[in-house]
Amino acid sequence: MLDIQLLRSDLEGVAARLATRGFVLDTARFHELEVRRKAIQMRTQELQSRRNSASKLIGQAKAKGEDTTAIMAEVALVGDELKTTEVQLVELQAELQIMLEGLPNMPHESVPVGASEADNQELRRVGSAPVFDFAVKDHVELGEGLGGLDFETAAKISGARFSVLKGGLARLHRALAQFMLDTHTDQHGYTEVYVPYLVNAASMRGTGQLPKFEEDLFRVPRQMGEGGEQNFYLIPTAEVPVTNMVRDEIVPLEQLPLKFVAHTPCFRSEAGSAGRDTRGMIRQHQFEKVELVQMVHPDESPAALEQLLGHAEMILQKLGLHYRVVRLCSGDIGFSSAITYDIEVWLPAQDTYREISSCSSFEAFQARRMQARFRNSAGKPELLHTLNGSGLAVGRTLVAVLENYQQTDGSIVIPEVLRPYMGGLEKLAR
RNA sequence: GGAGAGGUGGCAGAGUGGUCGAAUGUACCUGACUCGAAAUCAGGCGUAGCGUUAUACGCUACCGAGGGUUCGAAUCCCUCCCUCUCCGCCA
Repeated sequence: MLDIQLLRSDLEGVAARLATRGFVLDTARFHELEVRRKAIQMRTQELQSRRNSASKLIGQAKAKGEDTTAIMAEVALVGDELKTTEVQLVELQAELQIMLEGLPNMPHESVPVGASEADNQELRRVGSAPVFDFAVKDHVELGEGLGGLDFETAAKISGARFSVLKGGLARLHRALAQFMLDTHTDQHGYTEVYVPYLVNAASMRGTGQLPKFEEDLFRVPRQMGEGGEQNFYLIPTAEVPVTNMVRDEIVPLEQLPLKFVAHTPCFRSEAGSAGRDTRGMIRQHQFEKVELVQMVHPDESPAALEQLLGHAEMILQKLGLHYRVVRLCSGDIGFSSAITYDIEVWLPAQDTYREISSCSSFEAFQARRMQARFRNSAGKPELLHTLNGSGLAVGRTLVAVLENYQQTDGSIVIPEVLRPYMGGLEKLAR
């Protein structure tokens, strides 16, 4: 959520910056709502003030046993008008809130202006693509050849966009997640957390999935007591439960930065992706991810983003996978993000780079929605900055390992760093 | 699932329908004392919104959430959520 003060003081400036990401801010409507809000709020507060002082007088008069009928008649009139203005004020503020919650974050100054993916900037390539002297297979062919990847059974159990892993492949998948967690906790200073996979609407609102992107989520309805209805949502990323740990909290300054890592399943409806990436494990309704989350002092967030990106890259380096880092342009960054770097891993069978991690700084955008604060050196509560990034998407990393470490006979050499997690096994073969 | 007890400032914890944004303690800040500190004493110290650009002033709202009664609600009524204790069931 953007700071409403900023919209009031520099509406055109905000509109211009949002325009770089292709968002049209209805400045006329905002202005009109604000004018009405201001008038009605002032009137309401004036009436409340009169009612309060009158009520106080009534109390004093009654204590002395005096007659109060005159003053009570007067305050009744105030009450009548108050009833209408209070309702109007609540409605106006709700309208403003809805509008405000629908506004995306402003891209950071460093973000290149662009319309789409095509305008993203490649920052660097790290490592080199493996060279094969035979026709490469994709991960589906490799996985099925090993008898460890089964989409038909997954389709029977659930439907499209699910997978079943078996045997060595299932273990390799687990090994990847363990390796990532251990690296981030032992070497990068993150605290591992285990969190709920079902969250409430307030949490989804806090990180920005709601109210705008409900169609991307799996909703789990539940009936509470009489008439009380509260949905759960399956998390689309660990970012949601982990970041919301600090919702409505005031973190002591000396505890910053907070650095958490969580390994969770992620659930996405992929409502807008019909027909995209239908083959293989690239785009699933359910996948595993190791997620890095940081809550930091505002002054520290640019440096923290660079570090977090480095932590994610380290996993690929240790696995010996070739990748590139891309700086997303203003037209391609996510709704809540101020800056985003994508890490794209080399997939030889597709002869291209595919996103395997997305590292973002949200600045105070999520913190403002969540009222996630810290106590600054002056002792006053101030909004935190939040960041997160995949470190990494486990399913896609499995795909990358299969395709990059494949041998002529369809077997897979296991990267050295994973072997301790595989009981010392060096190769996956049928 | 059954029975009971609770939810109030950073934390702990009082609170009679009116003078309660809320006692008290603690934490924190300032000052006095001290070479300095501790202890002690005095004062200050919630969040948000509006007027208003403002660490100053005024007003408003906020005592789990929402609704109701009332001139007036932390306090009374209703609904919901959450926490704790005991019993039952369960991994």
